[in-house]
Amino acid sequence: MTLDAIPLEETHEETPKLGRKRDHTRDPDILDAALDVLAETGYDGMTMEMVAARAKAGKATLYRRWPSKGELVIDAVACMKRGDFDRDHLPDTGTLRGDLVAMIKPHAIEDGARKMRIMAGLMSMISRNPELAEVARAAIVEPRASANRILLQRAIDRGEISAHSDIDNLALLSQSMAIYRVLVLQKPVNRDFFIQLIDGVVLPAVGLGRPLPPVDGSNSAPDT
Amino acid sequence: MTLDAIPLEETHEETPKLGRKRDHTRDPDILDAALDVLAETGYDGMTMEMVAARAKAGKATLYRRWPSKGELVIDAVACMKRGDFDRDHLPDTGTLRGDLVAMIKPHAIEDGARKMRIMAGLMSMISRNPELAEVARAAIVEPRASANRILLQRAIDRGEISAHSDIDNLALLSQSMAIYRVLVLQKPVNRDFFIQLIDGVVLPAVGLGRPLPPVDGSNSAPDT
DNA sequence: TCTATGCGAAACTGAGTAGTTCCGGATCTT
DNA sequence: AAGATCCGGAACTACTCAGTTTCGCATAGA
Repeated sequence: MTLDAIPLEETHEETPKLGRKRDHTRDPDILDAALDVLAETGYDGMTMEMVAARAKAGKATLYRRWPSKGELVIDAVACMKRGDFDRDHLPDTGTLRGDLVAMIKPHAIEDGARKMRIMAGLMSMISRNPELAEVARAAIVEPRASANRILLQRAIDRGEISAHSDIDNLALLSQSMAIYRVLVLQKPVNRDFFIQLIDGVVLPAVGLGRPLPPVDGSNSAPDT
Repeated sequence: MTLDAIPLEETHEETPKLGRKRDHTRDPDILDAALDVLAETGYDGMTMEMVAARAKAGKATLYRRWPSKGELVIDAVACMKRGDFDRDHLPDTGTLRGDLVAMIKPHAIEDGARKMRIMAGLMSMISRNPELAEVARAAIVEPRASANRILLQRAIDRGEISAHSDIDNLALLSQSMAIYRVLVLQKPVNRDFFIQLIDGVVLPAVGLGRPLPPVDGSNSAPDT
């Protein structure tokens, strides 16, 4: 390989005239495989061979489509299926608590757990790759956060909670604490955890919840 | 390696007979260098040569003292100087808000930011190395969390807040949201952020500072 | 059927790094 | 000063992995 010139092909190639056309049918499988490996081993632990093996593809196929490992990961995160809740499919039960609880579906929890593992795998990269950071934010954290913001805003609009509630922080609360719990504390994030968060923190913070002053007699919790 | 806490005084063999005795004088420098590199590049990006260079030591010196990169990191995190607040040096201002605000010192913020960067660098490792996870929890997370728990419990004891407050989650709230903010959102975690968290979420959740109409930033004084 | 084309598999290259070894010099003890 | 020991630096080994190339096969259009 001493010479690098002499490109012998090169008429222009925009004509899929014969043979199978370039269809990129396998892309979704490869991207999904990349996300799986990412969740399991983290960015640095992930190798192109792992991704290829899991997608039952060849390494060459990966490089035909993406110029580098970094690009593949960015694409995988960016194309991640935005799960759960679009603006139009949010629960609307009439009460804030009803809406928040309705967001806790088994599928949503499971999906969220995978996203958190992916996020963990991206962590060290995110802090030094702005593009990846932006993509991860848009794909993983923003959908849920904005859903919560909408739910809270509705509660304000219908007069259920104070108009001065700290919506921005409250919308991020459950996600923040869930990530912290699963990544740092390594405890399970399940339905009970979210319910506890709603009833023990979010609703009280917004003027709805439990922690009533002990002077109240009606709520006779059998003391501590 | 023994993950038993605090190997301060070592019981290593008593043979300081001749020449310079094995003093391990450089250990703190090396461990601190390791933490710096960890915070900057993450576990996988960190190389033994970086650590050696920053500590102005030789790679051989590192391997004389620690058998592997993994052990060095675990030791570095375990020996991390527990900063800020011991049980005996907690603020005690008489009000929950006063105590919480008193926890926000410039030094504490700066120290916390470094710890978060270290935590980010450990993330992907933590999820598959239980020993590291335990050490990181004990060194980075637990001190602050237990300080918050104590402050909240005091407020309960003096009748300032409801005895049914969700202390466990509230104690983790500011940390969770700070980590999320700095690692995921990549926004600055400063004094204003913590104040907003206290006045906008924690105190309301506990029945104190209701969200006040005027948005004047000086204070949202809890009651009175 | 024939032929162009994309694909999976595997071999290969090159770079970077964990971990080792060796040596000259610095430092402490006697 | 002499002797023992540790240290920093540099060279070295062994291995892993990103990225490339090659090749035979499968498929789709003609």
